[in-house]
Amino acid sequence: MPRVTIKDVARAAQVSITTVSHVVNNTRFVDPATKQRVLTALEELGYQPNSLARSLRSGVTRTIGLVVPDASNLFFADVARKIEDIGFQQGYSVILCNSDNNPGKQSRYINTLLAKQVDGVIFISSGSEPDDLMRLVENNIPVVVADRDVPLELADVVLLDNEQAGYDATKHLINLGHRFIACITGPNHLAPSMQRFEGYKRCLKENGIDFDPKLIEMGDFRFPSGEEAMQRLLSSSSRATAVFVLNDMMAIGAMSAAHKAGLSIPKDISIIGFDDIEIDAAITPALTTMAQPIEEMAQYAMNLLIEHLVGKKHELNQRIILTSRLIKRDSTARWEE
Amino acid sequence: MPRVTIKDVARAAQVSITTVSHVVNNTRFVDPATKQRVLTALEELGYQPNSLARSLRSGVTRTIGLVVPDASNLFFADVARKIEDIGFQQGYSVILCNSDNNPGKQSRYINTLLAKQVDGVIFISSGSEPDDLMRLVENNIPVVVADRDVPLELADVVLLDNEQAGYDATKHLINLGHRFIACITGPNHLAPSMQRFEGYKRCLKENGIDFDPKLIEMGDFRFPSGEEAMQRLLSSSSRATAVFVLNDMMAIGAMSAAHKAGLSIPKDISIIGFDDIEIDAAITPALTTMAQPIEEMAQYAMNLLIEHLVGKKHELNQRIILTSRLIKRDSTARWEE
DNA sequence: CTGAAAGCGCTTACAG
DNA sequence: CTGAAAGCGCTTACAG
Repeated sequence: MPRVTIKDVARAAQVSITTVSHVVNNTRFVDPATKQRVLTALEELGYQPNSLARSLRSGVTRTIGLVVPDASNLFFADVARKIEDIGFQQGYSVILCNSDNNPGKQSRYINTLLAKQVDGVIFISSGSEPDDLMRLVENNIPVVVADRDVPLELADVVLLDNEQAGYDATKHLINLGHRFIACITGPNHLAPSMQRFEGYKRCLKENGIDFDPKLIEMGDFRFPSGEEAMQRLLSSSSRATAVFVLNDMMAIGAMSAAHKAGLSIPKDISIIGFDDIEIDAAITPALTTMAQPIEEMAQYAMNLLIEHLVGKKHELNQRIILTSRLIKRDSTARWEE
Repeated sequence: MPRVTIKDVARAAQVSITTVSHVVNNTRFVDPATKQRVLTALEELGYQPNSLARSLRSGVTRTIGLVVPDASNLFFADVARKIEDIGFQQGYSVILCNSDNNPGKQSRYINTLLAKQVDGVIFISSGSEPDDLMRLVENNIPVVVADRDVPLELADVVLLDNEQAGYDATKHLINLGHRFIACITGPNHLAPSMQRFEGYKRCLKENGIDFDPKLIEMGDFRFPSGEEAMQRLLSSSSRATAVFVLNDMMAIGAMSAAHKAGLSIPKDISIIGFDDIEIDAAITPALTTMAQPIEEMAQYAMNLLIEHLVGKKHELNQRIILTSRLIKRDSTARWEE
């Protein structure tokens, strides 16, 4: 059975398609009796407007693209979840674009979003390709960059103050009496990793602790890399009593490595993570971490985007900087020499 | 700057829009010289076809809808991830529809998918509303039901043999010497929970162990409910030595409750979960679980759907039943009285 | 080898 | 109070 169109409804209700359109959209007065006939026909035929036609005509799709680097990272999964939720409330669908940290895939997805005429996009960069963003901007598609800063003037941006958060995490460890504080970083081309790491170094310096490169290991923000980085740390000659892991997924991996090495957390070694994903509170010991305000971030990103979409004026290059906060749980403890 | 259309390209290349369309789609022979002119114009203007117009005309959107009950459940996040991945490879975009286990939201999302003329949908039910599916089927939209069975004749279905998996999990515990085996279930209106529970009961029976209702607690498949269920279990007069938790998220919550109660896993109590989400191997102790073949499930679902989309014939009501397998890790151990 | 034209299903000035 | 018609940007018979 072919789809029912506005024409079918018009025929059934004995009116023009103009009138059907107006009652469907409630966009001009229609005589109550006529309106009722149309409503009945609509109901009986089970009419469902064709968004493609509507969008083609009106230029509005009520669809936004969400580009994330890695949907298996729980942090991004949470963000995606929130964006979807807020979008739904506002009547927007979201096309999920997982770039897999792959510039080629990201680029192809941007083409798709362009072709599908999305009204806007929320963009979490997979790295260093501002070209993709430029293509969006050139096509007048508003984009809000979230989480990972990008060298582009023409987008709004909502970020965390990662440097300060890195500082605060380190400070927590220092306050607890730690002096040998290791750090497991993410890929160093990613701004969040870099900045957290900068905060770590600044904090050491301000507290008169020498920076020791032997205490630094790099991971890729995923579980296994955290485990491996921790193993390297434990088998080296360094004697860390605490480690600041730059995201929670790696922190959980690191905890696992510590356990396997027979260490007790936090008695033998303290671990602090970053993100505050839901599972942190459920594992043992519960993970101390720097919380990212995911909901707030998603909310700001969507609000900024929607302001553009409904044409409300605001500065083109608005920057919103959110702050992280320390969530003390059970994986960090006082260190007595 | 307004979007560039096929008309702009035609004008620039001095040909008809017909010809431009044909070179864009490579759909009929075009004189090499002419073709080159078009290609150049395409490039210079940065032409990007408008999918809306194309889809409206051709009736094909190369977009599928993915309806999941709860995107914050890691299992569904993984499934979504895989579907997106396979879809991308085949040239399909996916619209993420998180029903939040809310029938109203699910229903509104189905409307959206209908309006957006998706080519097909992969559907993981939030419960018991076959009406939504009927609307899809009535509009000739192929749907593949995954994970949670649904009383509908007109869809393909890819499921896990949950009953057998429940049996196998329980058998593992019995083989280890356990006789007092508790079970933390999911909502009992969900087929997977029900069926796993049936398998549990069958296994007890076949092994001459009396079913004890005091050993059963219900959760909602999320972390906190697993923790709470475990607390109830521990504070009751029952004396479980092992617990079969019907998904991993709850199992992790249950482990946390056991730890907080001062129990050591698996020495004092064994725990087996269900799903095999990525984090299972990273926590301590690593969680023994029944693995769901997520990749296989996503692959079958997409293949079935795509077969429909490209018009390949196959039975309308095809049922694919996958089997789970036991992943022994460190949260279960032999019980000596 | 190429183009003029119909038509996909809508919205929306314009007219009465 | 309502309708005829143009047009959104494409694809695709049809014709030459």
